[in-house]
Amino acid sequence: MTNAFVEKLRGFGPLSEQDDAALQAATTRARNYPRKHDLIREGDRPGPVFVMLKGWACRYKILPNGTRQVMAFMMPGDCCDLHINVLAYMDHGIQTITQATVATISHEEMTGMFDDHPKIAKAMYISQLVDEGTLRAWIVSMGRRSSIERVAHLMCELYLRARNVTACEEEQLVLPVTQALLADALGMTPVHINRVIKTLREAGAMMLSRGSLQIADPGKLVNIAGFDENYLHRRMRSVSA
Amino acid sequence: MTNAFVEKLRGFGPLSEQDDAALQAATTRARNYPRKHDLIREGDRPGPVFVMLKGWACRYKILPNGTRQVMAFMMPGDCCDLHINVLAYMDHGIQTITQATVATISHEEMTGMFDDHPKIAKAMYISQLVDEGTLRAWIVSMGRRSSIERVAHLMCELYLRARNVTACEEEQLVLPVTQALLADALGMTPVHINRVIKTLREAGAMMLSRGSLQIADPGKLVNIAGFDENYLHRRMRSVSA
DNA sequence: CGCTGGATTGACTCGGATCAAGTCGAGTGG
DNA sequence: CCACTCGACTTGATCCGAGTCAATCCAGCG
Repeated sequence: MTNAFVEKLRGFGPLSEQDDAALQAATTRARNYPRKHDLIREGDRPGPVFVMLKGWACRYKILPNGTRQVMAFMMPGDCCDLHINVLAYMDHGIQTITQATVATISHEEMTGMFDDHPKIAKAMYISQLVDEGTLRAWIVSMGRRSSIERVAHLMCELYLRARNVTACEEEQLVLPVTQALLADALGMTPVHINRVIKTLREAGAMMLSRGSLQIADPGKLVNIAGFDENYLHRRMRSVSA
Repeated sequence: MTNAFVEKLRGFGPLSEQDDAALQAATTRARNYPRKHDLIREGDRPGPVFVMLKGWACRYKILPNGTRQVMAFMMPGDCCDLHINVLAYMDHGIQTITQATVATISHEEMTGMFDDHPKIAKAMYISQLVDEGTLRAWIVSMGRRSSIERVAHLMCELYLRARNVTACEEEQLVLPVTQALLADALGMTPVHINRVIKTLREAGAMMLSRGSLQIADPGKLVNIAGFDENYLHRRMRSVSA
C-alpha cells in the first residue's frame, strides 16, 4: 500500500518499482501531530524535509500588527522545499490545520535518493515547480481578482488538488478549513468571507459548511473564478527530458 | 571581468576559480532585446534557462478581463527556474522592462554544471529559494498590507536587491519602472499608485521620479513598510551542509 | 511644433473592512 | 437531561480606502 506522497509523484511521471520502494522507505518514519501545531516556526533553522502523509497544514506568516497571512495549503502528498536545508533560517512557519501524520526525510537521504533515482528527482522538481506556480497564481488572485472570484478560485484549486490524492464521491469533498483560515489565506476578513460564501451558495455554484465542500455547479464556479488549471501542470510533457 | 550572475551567486557562497570560469563560460552566449519584448509567453514550451545580464524584466500574467498582474521583477544576476524544462508549458510570461542583455543556458549545460560544480549547484538552489521567499513576501504584501505599506515594501525590496548587483551612489538608485508597472505589480491602479508615491514623498520617506528612486529617510521607509529583510536571506548559514 | 506616453489631480462611487450583535452546534459537567 | 461554554458561523449598520472616470500637465522627440 503506497502513501499519498508516492501517489502524487507517480502522477508526475512513471516510477520503477525500485523508485516506489525507495520513496516508501524514506517516508516510513512518520509522526502524528495535533491540529494547530507548528511543525516549524519563522526564524527556526530548517531541518529535514517535511512530507504530509495525512491531514492538512499551511505555510503562514504573522505580521507585526498581529494579522496573519497564509501563503499555501499543504495536503497529503505535499512536501516542503527540497533544498530547504541550504537556508540559514525559515522566513515563514508551517502549522498543521488538522491532526496530521508527517514524515521527514533527512538531507542525506534526500541527496542519496536524487543520485540513485533520477525519475524521483524529476518528479520532485516538477512538484516543486507546480508549488511555485501555485504561489504565482495566488499572487494573481490577491492582486487582480475580486473577493468572489478569489474564493471561487481557491475552491477550484483545492478541489482539483484534493481530488488527486483522496478518493471522493461526486462533487463532494472534505475541506478542513474554517472561514477564519480562508480569510487569512485570501487577505480578507472572516465576515466578508462569510458573505461571499453565502453569495456563492445562493448563486447555486457551491456550498461550504462544516468542513465539507460541495460543488453544485462546476461550470458556474469555474466561470466565476476565471479558473484556468494550467498552473497546476497536470497535463504532462510528452517527450521526456 | 565577471558578470552580474557570477557576482550574485558568489554572494551566496564562495566559488572556486573553476566555478567562476564555468559560470562565465555558460553565460557568454547572450542576446540583446528591446524593451517590452516577451522572452517567453504563457503557453510556450519552456526552453533554456534565462539569465539576466543587463536590464530588467518581469514575470507576468494577463487575465481574461485584460488586467495584468506582475509577479516578479528580474534584475541583472537573476535567472528563471533551473528545472523549468521539465514542465510542458509556461504558466506565465516573461517580458523585458528595459532594453536587456539575456544569456541562455541549455538544459544539458545546466546538468553538466550541477554535476561538476557542487558549489554552483548550492548557490543556485539558495538563489531559487530566495526567489520563492520573495514570492511569498509578495503574497503577504498583497494580502495584509495597505497600499502605502505595499509600495514602501516593494521599494525596500528593490532597493536592497538592486544594491547587491549595481554600484549606486548613496540612497539613490535607478529604478526603470513606470507607475503603471508598479500598479500591475502591486494590484492597484496607476492613479492610486501616484497618490501613494506623493504621500511618501510628502512624508519625506522617498522620492520616485523619472525612473530614479531616492530614499530620503531609510528608517522611515522601512518603518512604514514593516520591512523585514529576512526573506532575502542575505545572512548566510554559517555551517555548510 | 504637435504628438505621445507617462504623471498628476479632482469628483464621485463602491467593495470590503469594521464594529457590534446575535445564532448555532458540539462538547462537558452537574 | 439540562445548563453552560466555547468556537465557529451569520447578519446588520456604518465607514473608509481604493477604484473609476475624466481632465490636465509635462517632457521628450520626430
